[in-house]
Amino acid sequence: MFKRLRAAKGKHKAGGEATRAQILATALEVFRRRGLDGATMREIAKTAGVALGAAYYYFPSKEAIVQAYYDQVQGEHLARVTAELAAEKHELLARLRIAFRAKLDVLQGDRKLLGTLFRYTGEPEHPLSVLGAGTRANREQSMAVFRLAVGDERLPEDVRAMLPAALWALHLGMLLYFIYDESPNQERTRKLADGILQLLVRALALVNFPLLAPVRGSLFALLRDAGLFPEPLAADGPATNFSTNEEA
Amino acid sequence: MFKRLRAAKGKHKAGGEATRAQILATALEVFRRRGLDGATMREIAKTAGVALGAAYYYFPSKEAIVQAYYDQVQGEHLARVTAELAAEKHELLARLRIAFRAKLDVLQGDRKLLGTLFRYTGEPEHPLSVLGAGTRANREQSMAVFRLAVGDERLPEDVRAMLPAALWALHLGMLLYFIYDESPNQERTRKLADGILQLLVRALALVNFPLLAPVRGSLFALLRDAGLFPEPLAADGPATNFSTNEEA
DNA sequence: GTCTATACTGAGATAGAC
DNA sequence: GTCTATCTCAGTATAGAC
Repeated sequence: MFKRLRAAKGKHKAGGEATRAQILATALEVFRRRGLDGATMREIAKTAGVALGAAYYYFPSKEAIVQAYYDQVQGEHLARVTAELAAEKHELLARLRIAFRAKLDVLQGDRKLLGTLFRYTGEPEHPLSVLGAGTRANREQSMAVFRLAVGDERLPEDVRAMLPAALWALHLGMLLYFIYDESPNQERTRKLADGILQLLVRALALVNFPLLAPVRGSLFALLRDAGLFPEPLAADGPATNFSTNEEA
Repeated sequence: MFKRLRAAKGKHKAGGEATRAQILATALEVFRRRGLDGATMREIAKTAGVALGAAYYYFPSKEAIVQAYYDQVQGEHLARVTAELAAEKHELLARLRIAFRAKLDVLQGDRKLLGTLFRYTGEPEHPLSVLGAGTRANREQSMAVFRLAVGDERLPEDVRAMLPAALWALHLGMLLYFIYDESPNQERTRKLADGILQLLVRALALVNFPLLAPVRGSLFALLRDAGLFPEPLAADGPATNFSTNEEA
């Protein structure tokens, strides 16, 4: 707590941290003005008042800046959801709504920036692939928020185990819809999310219904075999605790 | 049928067609050797024995080549599925399996190339976005294959109407899994696909079960409101017939 | 309309000096 | 940590041959 030495990354110190923040902030500004592709590293650097090399010193690539932005979003999301959940006691549906809406609210102004999030989805090796090994920590953090929203709701163990991952996947789908949604203020996305969540909660209530039990069993077995089940049982090392970024 | 004048595009004729094909074939070869990013237009052109300008004459960008490759895959998929379905009478599950497996078989050697397919998913304006307006024709063709597989299976109208789109979406998911699947010969993907389809068919049988009726109704209403329902009712112009490419 | 040859621009990324 | 110089490569001309 000495002021805020080593506040964030561990890699850069005092002076550098400010430069980094400056570059990040400027970059977002330029991204918003010019769009992601329209923005050049040169303009970002120039606007931030540093040389091109300095920008690359802090961010190995343009997309790394976007990645840093996502980290920021992630933090904000967690903060908002935590706050809202703490404020009052809610039912499951309401809690899920909070989690989903909060994400949309955080991203509302930056739909254009969101496109990059999906750019490397099809490239497992790419460090920025949403589904890749390189973003595992981010995924875990994101799922943690949904786990928070699920809370201690009474649910069958298998359901409870995979729900955060399922919600995370669902939320990715929602973001995709969000990007394409041209309705005023993207109200359509919110409506869809509300509706889907309502259905989901209804379905969750039916989950023990005998007619569906075998289907549910098969589905879960399938997902487990496919390795789509979250880590718990997978021999992948314990889901290590991590801080905001690549400290681990 | 005059040999094959104007065989393909409408833009280029006889002689050019051969060059185009040559460039495409060579490009795929180079892609496979070097990977997508490793391959340069210059190397492709050189290997194909044409000047850089020629390559750009036929393909406005490197990704346009990949796009052409997808068109090729699409054609092959349709051909295989048509042939297999015609060969023998199958049940719904078997027909769907054929459609899904055929796609995997066609793509088996080129998983690396598949990544690009998803690169622009998050950019609605991009002409190559899988979900964008620019690839609508491709989507329709792809869905047509699944419609073929569904055939005249007895199903509620709303289900039948959205099933091809749902299958198409599901198949996209499968492709994603496929890309990440490092099991020998990607047998894991095939197993997963089989399992999911089995579940799907089972679920389809339950679709009229009274307990689920309201859920189904809500879900469909939701999708319709969200515009995720296929075109039928949408005032978007009749789903125009189209040939292999951008003739329309 | 099909293609070659060559040169240029712009931008991401890197090396190495300070 | 920061800057300047430089590299590479996609993509765009352009001018002309056939």
